[in-house]
Amino acid sequence: MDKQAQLEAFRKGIAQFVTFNDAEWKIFTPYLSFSSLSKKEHFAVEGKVCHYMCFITRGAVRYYHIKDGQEITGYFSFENELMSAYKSFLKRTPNTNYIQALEETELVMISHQNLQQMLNHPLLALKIERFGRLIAEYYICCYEDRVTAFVTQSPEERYTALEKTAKDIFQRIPQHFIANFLGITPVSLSRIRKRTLLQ
Amino acid sequence: MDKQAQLEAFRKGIAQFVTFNDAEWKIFTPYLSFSSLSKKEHFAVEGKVCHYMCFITRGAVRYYHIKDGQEITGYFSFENELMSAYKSFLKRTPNTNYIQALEETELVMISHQNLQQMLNHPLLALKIERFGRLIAEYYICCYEDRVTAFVTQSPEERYTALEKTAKDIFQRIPQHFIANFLGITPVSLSRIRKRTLLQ
DNA sequence: TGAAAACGTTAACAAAAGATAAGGATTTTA
DNA sequence: TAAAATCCTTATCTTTTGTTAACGTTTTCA
Repeated sequence: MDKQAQLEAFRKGIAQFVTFNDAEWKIFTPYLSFSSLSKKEHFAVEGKVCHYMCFITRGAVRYYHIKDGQEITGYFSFENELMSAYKSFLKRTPNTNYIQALEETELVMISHQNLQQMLNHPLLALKIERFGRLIAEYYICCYEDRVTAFVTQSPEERYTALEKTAKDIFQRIPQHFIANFLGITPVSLSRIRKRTLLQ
Repeated sequence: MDKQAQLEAFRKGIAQFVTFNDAEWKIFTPYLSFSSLSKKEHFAVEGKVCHYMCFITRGAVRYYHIKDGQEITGYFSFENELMSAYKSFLKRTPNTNYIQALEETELVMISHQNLQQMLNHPLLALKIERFGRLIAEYYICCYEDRVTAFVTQSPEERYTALEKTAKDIFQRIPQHFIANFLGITPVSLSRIRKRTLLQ
């Protein structure tokens, strides 16, 4: 995808949070940069500060922790979604997990440094503050649902819900990653799938 | 606690997010209101839009869902913390859970309407945008940790961690609420406590 | 293209958690 | 202050999950 198309996708993707008129867009876009990840390449690794907030124009990534030498996948992001090691990016602290491309992935990026400059730019500050606020609020709502699922639902119920709301994910992501995401082991997910099929 | 003392506590409590000089504080405070909850009184109920974002100056509340007629407690907030049915407050949608006082509780509140007015107030807008952004970012970091705990840790590990970081909660909150918060049944938590004591 | 790696399923067993009920202690409240 | 409600623990039984290993299939990649 060429940069122009990526910018278009980005503009469209963030329209739910904030819209720029053409004049503002012209000021805004020079603060953006572009990058891509080949399959299995890492965007973020444990112990390093994450300097970018990204919008995925193509591809998919997984977020995972390493615990006792084992990888545990906690989340995924796909095209037209935002991606970052958010906590590390916001707090400027070493990241505690990994973000790895599951497919060939293309990104539009905002560096932390550029973000700060925009927050000091008289013509952008208010809009960027709002942008940041609305993104954060959006993610809080997602997190709220995710925590609620862990507290109120059994693994099987979480699986059934996922199968209902995002069936396609099973065609795209290896099942053992999804198992981790649901908070169970791959073996257990395999059993749940068999169980729920028979019913 | 008198209103002046509550305002002081509020000012101090939000200083981690934003600080007001005395002139700004004078403009800001008229947008605040006060309330209190007696024990067991509800601040928010399922099906109603939550109109307030609060700061707890005294007391404690629990957040719970009702599933199959049963209450499941998902979270707590204590004095010097913020409290709201965040998702409902932000999206103006009916709330999906309950918030109930566990003790006599006192609140400093910002109504959604007043918040919007401040966001349109030339002298407050930028600071309030930032306030909102930083609050949201703060909660995202909390949620990130909480989700990570569910994905990477066993119930026993979550209990041990809680016992390490917030031992006092066991003196203050009925244990079966804490069990829900950890994502397990009260019976199971009782067993875990016995198990970990013997080791 | 051929060896190696990755992946999903299944089995067997152990460990943990859920469900239900009972009992005793404490707290609430009328 | 007496009855009711709440709370924690314990026991029993059932269900689910974790662990480990094996097997066949598919995918990867040198």
